Amino acid sequence: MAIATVPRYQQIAQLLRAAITDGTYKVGDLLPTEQELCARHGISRHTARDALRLLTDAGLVTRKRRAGTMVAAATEPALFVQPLGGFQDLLQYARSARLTILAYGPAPADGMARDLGLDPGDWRELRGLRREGAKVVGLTRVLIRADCAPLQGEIEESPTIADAVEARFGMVASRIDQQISAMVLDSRLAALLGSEPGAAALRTRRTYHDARGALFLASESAHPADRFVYSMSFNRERE
Amino acid sequence: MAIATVPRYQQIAQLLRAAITDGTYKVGDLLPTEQELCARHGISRHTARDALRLLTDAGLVTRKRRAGTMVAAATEPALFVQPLGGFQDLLQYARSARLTILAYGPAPADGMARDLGLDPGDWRELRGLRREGAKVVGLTRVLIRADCAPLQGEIEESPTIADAVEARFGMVASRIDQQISAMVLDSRLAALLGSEPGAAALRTRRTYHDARGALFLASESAHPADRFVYSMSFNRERE
DNA sequence: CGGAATTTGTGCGTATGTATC
DNA sequence: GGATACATACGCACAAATTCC
Repeated sequence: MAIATVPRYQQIAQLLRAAITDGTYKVGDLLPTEQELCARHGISRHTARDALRLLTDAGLVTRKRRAGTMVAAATEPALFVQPLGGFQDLLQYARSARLTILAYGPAPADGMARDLGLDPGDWRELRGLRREGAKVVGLTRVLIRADCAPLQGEIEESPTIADAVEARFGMVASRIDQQISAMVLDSRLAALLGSEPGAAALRTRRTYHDARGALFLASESAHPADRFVYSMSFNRERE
Repeated sequence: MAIATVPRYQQIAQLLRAAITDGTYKVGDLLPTEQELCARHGISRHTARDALRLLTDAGLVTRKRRAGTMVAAATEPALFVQPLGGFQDLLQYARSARLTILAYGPAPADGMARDLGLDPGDWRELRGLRREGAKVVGLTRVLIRADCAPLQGEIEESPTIADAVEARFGMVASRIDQQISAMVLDSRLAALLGSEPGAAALRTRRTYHDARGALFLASESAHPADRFVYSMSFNRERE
């Protein structure tokens, strides 16, 4: 084989993707069966399946036994622009909302480390307030791996904690997972936030992973519902 | 012969999932290699890979050549996790979570239309439940512009309401705006959802705009916090 | 620094089960 | 019931990346 850097199954997937977006296969049409793909491209059934799996995962097609592989959407997800989708946009909030550190030290045994299944001895925990101007908009806990924990002063002077870690250790996040859920504020949290107990809040959890996939930073924030809303716009701007 | 047998690779995935959540494998630990899994469970490498692929897709582990399979997160939190990576994911939820229509008719004067500053005469309003299997995961109100309102049967048979509109009128959303906030369930909503009054829920509001930017669909949903989580993953490289 | 060993990634061949037409 | 097409599962081989010596 030549310098085929792109795996075969990805090439096949790309062919099918193109055929779907250019209208060769319309929504509701059936794609070639696995066997046809094998014969047509001279590939094994495994390779054909791997290609179709990519399309399935992307939501472009749905598959049913006997029925075949049907086109579910003609639109290529990658073409959609999500302004909130990039790294920079994700960190934008953290840059604009200033962090006030309430506490920073060894991770307590009953804190975030336990919730995440980590050994507290390897981590530092930070608690702080997020302010937008003079207004408190959120409460944050951050877990930082001890071997890449900046000094408190460095954190206070950096736009984000991730920036502080990068500045000191050259460690950059290559993947960030984020989960958004809802919670009710208990009296302790409500007092810190100047809110009413029983009020609703958004809870945002993030985990930051390095190039190896290893976790080095985790954060958990509570934002009272009356002060914080996630807003995003999804555009279909083709190219 | 046993009926309803769970596929082997899913069983293996479940074993590993359990071992991760119960702390047998902590974040940062390495899972057994594919070969070890093969030997330990008497399965082929293909089956082991399919199991690990489930965990990878769920974001629980990351894999690297030679380095192995590392636990990236211990959190197996929600019953329903909604990926929020882009335009496509918005519609993916609607496809997997079935809609049960409770009511569908002219928009009442005191409903969503008023909240959005619209003339109720031009709109239809729908109320329904979102189910995942037998479980109710959310409550939804949808406002549909009268000139592109499908029949109830068409909505019930379509994967999403937006699909029904597209199928009947050829109208596609070119922009979707979304706001996510938190709310507390009052007694009426809690009763419909089978939840406790005072519990937290995610509120999602969306507006769908056509190519001209005109609003033609709006939705508002409440998802109890213990059944619904938004999740997204940002990668620095690789797409 | 270079090469060997290890582990996942890709690809092929084959067989059987199972849902659906 | 039969035929079809996807789902699951066994096997093998080599490539590529990373670690280890």
